[in-house]
Amino acid sequence: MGSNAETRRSGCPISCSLDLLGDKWSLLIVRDMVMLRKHYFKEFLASAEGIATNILTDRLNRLEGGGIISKQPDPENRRQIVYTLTEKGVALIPVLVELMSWGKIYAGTTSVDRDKARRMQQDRRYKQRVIRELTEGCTSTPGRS
Amino acid sequence: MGSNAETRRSGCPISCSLDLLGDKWSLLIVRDMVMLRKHYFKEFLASAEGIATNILTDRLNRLEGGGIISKQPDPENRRQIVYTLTEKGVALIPVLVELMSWGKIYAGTTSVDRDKARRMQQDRRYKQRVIRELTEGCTSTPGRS
DNA sequence: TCCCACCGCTTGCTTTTTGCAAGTGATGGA
DNA sequence: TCCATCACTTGCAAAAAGCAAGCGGTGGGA
Repeated sequence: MGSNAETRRSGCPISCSLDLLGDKWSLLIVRDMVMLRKHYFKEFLASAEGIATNILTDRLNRLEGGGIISKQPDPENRRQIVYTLTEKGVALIPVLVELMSWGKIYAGTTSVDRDKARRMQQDRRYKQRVIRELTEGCTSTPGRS
Repeated sequence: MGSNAETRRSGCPISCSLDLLGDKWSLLIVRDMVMLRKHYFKEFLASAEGIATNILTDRLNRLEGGGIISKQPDPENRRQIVYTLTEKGVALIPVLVELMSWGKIYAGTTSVDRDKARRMQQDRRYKQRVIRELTEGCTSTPGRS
């Protein structure tokens, strides 16, 4: 299950983005890091969607190869590895926010806060605040889980 | 290659969005409709990335099943089918714009307009204008190719 | 009317990826 | 030393992607 040479299908920026992120798992890992402040293999593994270990390993390597995350040995516990977002990864936050916003309105089962989501969809300031806060949270040093 | 029952992996809006759109082709089809004003099977087929006919059929059905596009027989030429975006599909434009913006800066080969893209990334008004114009272009009646 | 090009789509097949379960070597604490 | 836990591998079956060829229906031209 190699994380091999990423061949670009075209020069289109959207296509290039999807070459890196166009699957069901990569952006969920980024979501875990951004929204849930996860940094460890076992934490990603414990997410509700239930990723398999081999897929997780592959995606983490791919994301690292694509410069979106970086992996370092945990200074506090050398048994585990800390995964953190790079600048390139933090820059994905607006994509995540738009996907979340769209999903809340159009792809959700829980129609509870659909109206709230729709309002937020139109309220650019609110969305910008969300993006700013998340970004700040990701560029500062991470707290332990 | 059935476009069968879409099982949701979790209730997370991002996960729900990716259940529908998390692959290498779906969003490219939406891009073709939004950015390049494509409406026909053969037009999608002709895109630079080179999608196969069976995959295209599957994705079009899946997108229709997900309420993102609708297909009708072309009133002007009953041999072909017109694919158009629904409101739900048009609402994906901000996602596309963010993916494009990110891709231009971080995933591109052509570093030509990377600075311009980075400026645009910060300039929320410009991005909003792009989104507005694209959205208006998609909600009005489509011109012929 | 007959023929033919073109439309979206299907089929058959191989290759690649995913998903699942079990196992592995390294590490650190008791 | 023993043992739990860490990230990660491996083996195998199922699903999806990719490729090439073919198919039925339509409309236009002769």
